[in-house]
Amino acid sequence: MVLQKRLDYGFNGYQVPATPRATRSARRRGSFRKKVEDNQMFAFDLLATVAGKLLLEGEKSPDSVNTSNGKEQCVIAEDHVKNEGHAEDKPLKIEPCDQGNSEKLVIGNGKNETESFASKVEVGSSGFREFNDRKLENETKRQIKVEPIKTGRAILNTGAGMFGSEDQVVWDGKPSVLVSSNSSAEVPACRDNIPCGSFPLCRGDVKVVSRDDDDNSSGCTQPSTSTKSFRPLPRIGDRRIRKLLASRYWKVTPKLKEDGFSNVDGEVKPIYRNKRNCYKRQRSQRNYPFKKRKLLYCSSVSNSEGGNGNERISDSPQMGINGDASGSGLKLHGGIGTSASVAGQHTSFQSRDSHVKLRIKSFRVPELFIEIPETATVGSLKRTVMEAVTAILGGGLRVGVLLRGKKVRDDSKTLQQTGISQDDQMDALGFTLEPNPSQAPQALCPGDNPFLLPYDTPQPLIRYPPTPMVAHQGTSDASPDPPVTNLCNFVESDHDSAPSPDTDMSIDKSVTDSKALVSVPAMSVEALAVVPVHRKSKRSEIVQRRIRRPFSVSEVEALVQAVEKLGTGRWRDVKLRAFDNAKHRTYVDLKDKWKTLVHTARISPQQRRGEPVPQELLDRVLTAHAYWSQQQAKQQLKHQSETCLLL
DNA sequence: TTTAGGG
DNA sequence: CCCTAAA
Repeated sequence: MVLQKRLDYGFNGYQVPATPRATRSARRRGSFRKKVEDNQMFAFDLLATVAGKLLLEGEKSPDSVNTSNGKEQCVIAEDHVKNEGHAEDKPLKIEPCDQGNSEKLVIGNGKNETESFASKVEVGSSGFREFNDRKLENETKRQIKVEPIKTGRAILNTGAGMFGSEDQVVWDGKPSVLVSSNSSAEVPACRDNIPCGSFPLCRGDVKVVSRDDDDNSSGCTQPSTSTKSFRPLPRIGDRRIRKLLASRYWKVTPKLKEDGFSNVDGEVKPIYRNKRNCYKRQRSQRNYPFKKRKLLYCSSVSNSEGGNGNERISDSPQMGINGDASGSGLKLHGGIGTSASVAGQHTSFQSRDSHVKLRIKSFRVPELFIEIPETATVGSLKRTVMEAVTAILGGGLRVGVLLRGKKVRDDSKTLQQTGISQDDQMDALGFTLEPNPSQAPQALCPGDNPFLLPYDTPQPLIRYPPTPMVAHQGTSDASPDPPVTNLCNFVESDHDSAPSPDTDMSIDKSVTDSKALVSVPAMSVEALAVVPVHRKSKRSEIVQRRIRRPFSVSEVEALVQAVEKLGTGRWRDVKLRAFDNAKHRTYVDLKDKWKTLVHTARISPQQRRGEPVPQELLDRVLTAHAYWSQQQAKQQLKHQSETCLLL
């Protein structure tokens, strides 16, 4: 089968192009965000996409990823990885295997079955059965190479509880992916399609929390457009995915401090001085358009090679509304499935030539918690689920090996040395899918303040200024400013406000209070858009919309009161006066709300929707509106007459 | 950056 | 809510 699209990923980091700073205001308004995001894309999304396709075949709704021609194939591989002799470095590919069992996925290096364990693992995809049937029949060779993560540190672990259900996760991390083709600096398929694709977002239903904080972000920009020097490392981006009740943050951990990029002849090339930390796989890197998101910058974490199970993502207590200890933060592994059953399901035996053959029947996708309005369509439900799954898969995975429940961290050891090749050990062997450290956000440890770390990190590429979110993490400066003494001053905490002003990073309280929040990984959504298919969708779709936050009655009251006093043409003042502490309410929002209030007041009560606004308030709205409109008219007349007089 | 409006 | 032209 011919691979039409070949996407090579380097998961250890992507380059973050230098981006203009967005003003707070601009960010809040999203105008800036759009500009940036339209041109940027995480390669990571591609992976998610691919994964998504794999999982959700058969879903051909216009909104879903759709591969027009059945022969389209994606290869996510790390072909250019320098093989250091570690099995891990070998590219792995996952492909549908229709031999006998059409629902099989084969993860291997593409070589024949006699491959060594490291290079080949068969995975029975029983878990994906529902999704693959159709596709497998037609496409028996869809291949996906999953590059083994080598430099990454294991952030998460598959400790106990990783299978915990109800993992609520706040996933913050931008997968840093470098997309490049091994044969050329550019990946046509990817580059051309990413920016163009789009995925309809379910407004209100899909909540993606992403911040576009460009400060300090650095990276490579298009060669032709940037002459800036690049900072050391391609950094990881971050995506904040908020799951209901969730509260786990992943931090991205860039660890390549010594690395740097040199901009030579317009070509951006990574320079890795520190071999250990360097990600050798990245070669000719082209700046890849990616979406910029705000990163929660956490200094690199140490837990890289982490230990076992304990590295689970912190269930940040503070946030843990769910209290669920599954802590799985994305235990993707666990989460995404972990080895779970591997032990029991895999069978192995020694091949004649001393090769170990393993069979993993399936990786289980852990329970996902999704909340979606009952009015949502089945299609959107499917999409939501897929996105959630895709997000996890797309985050970049690495395989972990467990032997008798213990994680085998030393990749250099041979199977023989570790005892994996021994028959009697086979039952004790397990595999886990873990988030790729370099891409997946790091988990925050309880008490961990991501915002504090950045500054400690040497030459961080991206810094994230402290945000209100911190407050939710139980950290100090969280306390909101004391409410202003205005009559009607809205403090964010007042209602469902989110801690983060322009980022909607609402966490605990917000999430809890909200009625139906569907948290879906932003990336997954966009990932779909990346699919090289049709570019029907508009780019604008790619931009994440702010979360909808209906005004509460008390807010309306405050607004009305302010407008009564200030008029309808001074939204900034209104904002300052009555919503100064409600960071998520911009003056534009207030203006818009007023507009809708006026409209609401004019229509019959039967036609009104949402939380009913007391008639009394609506009456005041009309009164104030009439009054100020009149004033405005007078002003205009006055102005006009003055002008005439002058002339 | 704000306003003012259309989408 | 978003997006923008204007101011």
